[in-house]
Amino acid sequence: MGRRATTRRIGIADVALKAGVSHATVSRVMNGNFTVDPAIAERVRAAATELNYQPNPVGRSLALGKTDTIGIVVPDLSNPTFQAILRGLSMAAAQDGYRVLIADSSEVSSEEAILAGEARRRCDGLVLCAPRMGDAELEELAPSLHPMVLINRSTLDTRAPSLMVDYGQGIQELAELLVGLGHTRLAFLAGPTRSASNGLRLQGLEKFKAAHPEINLRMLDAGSSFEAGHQSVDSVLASGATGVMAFNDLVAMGLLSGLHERGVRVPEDISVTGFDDIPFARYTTPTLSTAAVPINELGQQAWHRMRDLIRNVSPDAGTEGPTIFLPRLEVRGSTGPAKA
Amino acid sequence: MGRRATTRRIGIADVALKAGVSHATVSRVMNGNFTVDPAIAERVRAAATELNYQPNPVGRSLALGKTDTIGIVVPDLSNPTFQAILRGLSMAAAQDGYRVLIADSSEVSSEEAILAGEARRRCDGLVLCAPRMGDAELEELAPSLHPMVLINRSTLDTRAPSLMVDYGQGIQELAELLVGLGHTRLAFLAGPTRSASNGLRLQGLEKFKAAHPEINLRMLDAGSSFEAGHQSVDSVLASGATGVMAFNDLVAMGLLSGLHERGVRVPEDISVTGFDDIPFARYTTPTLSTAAVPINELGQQAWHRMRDLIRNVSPDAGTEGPTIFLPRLEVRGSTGPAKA
DNA sequence: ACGCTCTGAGAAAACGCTTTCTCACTATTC
DNA sequence: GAATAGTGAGAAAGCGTTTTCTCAGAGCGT
Repeated sequence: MGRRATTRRIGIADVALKAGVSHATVSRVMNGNFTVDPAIAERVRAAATELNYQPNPVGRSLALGKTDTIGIVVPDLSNPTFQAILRGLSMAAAQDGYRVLIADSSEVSSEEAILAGEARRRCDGLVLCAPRMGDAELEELAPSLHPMVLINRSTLDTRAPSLMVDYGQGIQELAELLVGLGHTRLAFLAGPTRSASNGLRLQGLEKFKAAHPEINLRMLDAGSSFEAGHQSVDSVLASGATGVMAFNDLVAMGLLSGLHERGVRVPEDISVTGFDDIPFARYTTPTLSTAAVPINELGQQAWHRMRDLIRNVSPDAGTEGPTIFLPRLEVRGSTGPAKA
Repeated sequence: MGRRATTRRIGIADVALKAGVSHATVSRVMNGNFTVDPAIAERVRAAATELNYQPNPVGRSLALGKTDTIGIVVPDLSNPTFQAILRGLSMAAAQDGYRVLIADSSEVSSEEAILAGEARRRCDGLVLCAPRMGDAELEELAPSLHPMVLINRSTLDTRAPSLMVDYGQGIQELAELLVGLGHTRLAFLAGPTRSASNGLRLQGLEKFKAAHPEINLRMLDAGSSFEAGHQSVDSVLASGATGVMAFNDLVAMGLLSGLHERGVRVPEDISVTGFDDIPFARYTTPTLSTAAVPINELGQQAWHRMRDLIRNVSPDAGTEGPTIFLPRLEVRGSTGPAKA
């Protein structure tokens, strides 16, 4: 049992021995239980500091039934959006003394369930970030993951708060922006098929089409990366569109770069929009018009929901349904009037 | 003791009961101990799957004395460099079944020691990433953190592997590049004072100065962010330099953006270099010449060192001193010949 | 048929902590 | 001065595993 007898770490027993009291009393002192004689408490504290005693968190976790850790499952840690969510979550959780454990599914949706379950068991709760798994699987998994907070997905399990960005609304506003500038031939560079947020964008664009039958809107497959945008230059030019909405900022930046290489001027010849408003968006040339997702707030909110879940055994009702975050239009230099 | 009687999770005892065997036997079966009768093993496995039993990792950790988790302390998770290291570390560790716990010190160097200690206690090892604390403090802390891997710092504790990037060499190569292009008036946009890597760059530049007394090199304070670069435009222009080396890619991009706003052409009027080769560097306009730090490899290496540390009680000597990573020059569009 | 080894599984200890239970002792009260 | 309440701290029982210890019973040789 246990590890072999390396230089054993200092434990509660050592402190107890040194202070001439029992384990229990040491524990009481360490946890600020005031039913201890001040003199003895002082003796214990002295012994503790002298031995530089630090309680073993694993032992504590087992006894307390909590780990002060939450897990997050992301599809791809190299994606700036998930990095930002992770950061917001981590900072907010740290404020309350919680740490974050990472699980990256590398976009392999079949791994997500195992990964999520494993992470959940190690932690007090789980943030499931834009899971790629199917609805059925998510529905089946959800109950076993509680407490869980979902990002960009929802479930019938009413206990699981859901934070969603209204990509449909955002993309419509971008389309309207372009139409307002006089563009009549638009194109959308679609993201990964498995991405639920891509689906929301497509739904939004369907509404847009219905409202603007006069506008020509082409759907082009791209992806979610720089490279995807860069490689889409040909299909964009071939489409004859003068207003192009990219799946996200990365794709838009790739496109910007590709267009620049071809000598196509932005926004004079073609207007380009992104989505997300990643930090770099305001520093491209031209600066990128985009729909800003309040991503830091998202991570922070995720923690606050999680905290409520962990603290209240019975959640204080009132927050029914998913919380919707509305993207905010950020009009910059990459969009301009259509050519006369 | 323990948590209150919520719907108690399924434990080893339940499986044992259902299979009509003892805890011990269930444990043996779950851990592939072959001293169990195949028939009984099968019965146990059946019970386990039927109850959907999953061992509690906290209990396991306590018994085994390991958590299958490593910690990483970073000064600022919003920095792309640290994000990339985190990612490389996380991916590599995941391959071996380890997870990563995050601790962000928010650049508050006084918090680092506590944060590091706390993280270390929860994990089987710690990666200390570019710590901002002083040398003395680091030296004092190091032994208590073992097993630990250091990034961009080193310590006298020979047990702690150290992965370092030779920023001094990299910045010299960039300076040489500019000199080779005919630039004689250079400027360096310095990073945060506390940053050790900034110090290494300054040392490299001192060597450069010694080797090239004919070159005029100005040091300008900037910082490590976009904004820092953006705000340095005035001082750069005032310096009269035609070749500017930024502390890192972010600063360079900020500068690029600011110069563009001023109508200064890059590289015709001024050449700009970055450092790091973050993913965005190849997509700026013009594309950014920089010194590429093999950042993914760094995270991965950090894990491999950690793994060796965790596995071998006595490290297989041979890897003496820090591992040095040499930046690789990435010449792109932001550097060009000095004006005639 | 007796004793021997060997196999397999249960009992129990250990991991390091928290918390309940229990009780000795002191301080109060009539 | 004895019964009562109150206080503080030790003993011990958990938390959920793994692993050692132990022993019943099977198989084998003589």
